[in-house]
Amino acid sequence: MSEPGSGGESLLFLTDEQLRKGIEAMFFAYRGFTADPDRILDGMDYGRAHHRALHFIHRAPGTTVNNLLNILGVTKQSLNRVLRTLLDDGLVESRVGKQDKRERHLFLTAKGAELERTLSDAQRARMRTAYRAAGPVAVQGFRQVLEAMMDPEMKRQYLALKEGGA
Amino acid sequence: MSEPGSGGESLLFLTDEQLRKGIEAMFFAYRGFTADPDRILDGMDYGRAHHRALHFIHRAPGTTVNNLLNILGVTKQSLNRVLRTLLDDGLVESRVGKQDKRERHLFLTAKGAELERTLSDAQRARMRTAYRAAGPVAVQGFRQVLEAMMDPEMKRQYLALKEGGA
DNA sequence: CTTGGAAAGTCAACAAGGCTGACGTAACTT
DNA sequence: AAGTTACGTCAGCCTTGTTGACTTTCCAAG
Repeated sequence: MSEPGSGGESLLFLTDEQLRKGIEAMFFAYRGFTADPDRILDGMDYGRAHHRALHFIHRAPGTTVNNLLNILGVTKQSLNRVLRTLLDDGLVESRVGKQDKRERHLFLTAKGAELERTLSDAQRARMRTAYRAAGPVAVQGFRQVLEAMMDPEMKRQYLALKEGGA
Repeated sequence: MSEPGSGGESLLFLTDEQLRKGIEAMFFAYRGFTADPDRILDGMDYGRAHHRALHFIHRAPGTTVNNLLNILGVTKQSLNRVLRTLLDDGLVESRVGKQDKRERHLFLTAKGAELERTLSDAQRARMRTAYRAAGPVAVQGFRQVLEAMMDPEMKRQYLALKEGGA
């Protein structure tokens, strides 16, 4: 039985108790993760769904509606409701595709980019504080565990975004 | 300007780009985190809110409604709707407090404990796979960053639970 | 012992953001 | 010419969150 400190790998970090703590940490941390943007959006006519759309359009300018649908993991009807308001309010611009005229390519307007920046600044500020407090080694572990937690398809999406932005 | 590899602490892990990757990792990982219980609950008459209630009642048997309210961070009306169905369906039992008879202490019934176990088994299985893949050092970092990401009040709740269960 | 306030429960109404199903149009593909 | 894909939209539904108002019960302080 692998004894802790005996030189072999201790498996004590895989006990149900440790796993439960990890689960609860995810629950409480995710609340903090979304708290700042939520606070900013509260009072505007937008919500978390608008934030997500803005984020990924910012990340992948010119993305198609279908692509965004896959990334966000919602139905087109659900996305459409959100996208509709962003388009009407002039935060997002939709351009007909040049190769394929069925596709719509999405871009942030100056106004949209401004709101995106406000939201992501707030979210990054918390992230930065947490990163700084935990240190670079912890951050690497953080990312490793999160990646291992994703569904394969989600991980594919995540890595595709990472490459594009690197 | 702190040069990477110059012996001092590199701060490259605090760049906006690194922070953005962390943000996206949280987004995609949380989807994976909730996917398995959601799948199980889909088709039953319960949802994620029921899962959360079951989890924390299991964790802290005899907890009061008010306490649960604080942990979950929702209004009593919202919790009541969920709790109502769990009580009616005999998954949760509510006992009048002995000291303070205004309080209701919540417990899982055998049936409730069974569903809770089914759900948490699924969630732990994914967690265990992720932990094993990333290794103990990564897991420690994972937990450190998550704790640093919580609001102070949430962190208090989280730590209180941890102590109780340790 | 009365009174103030806390804990709990409930009713009603509403909003955000998911979902399904159905349908229409334009444009690409075979 | 027919089939498929991308997008938009109408209609309706569900879950889970919110506020506000009101009641009952009961503890604790005056």
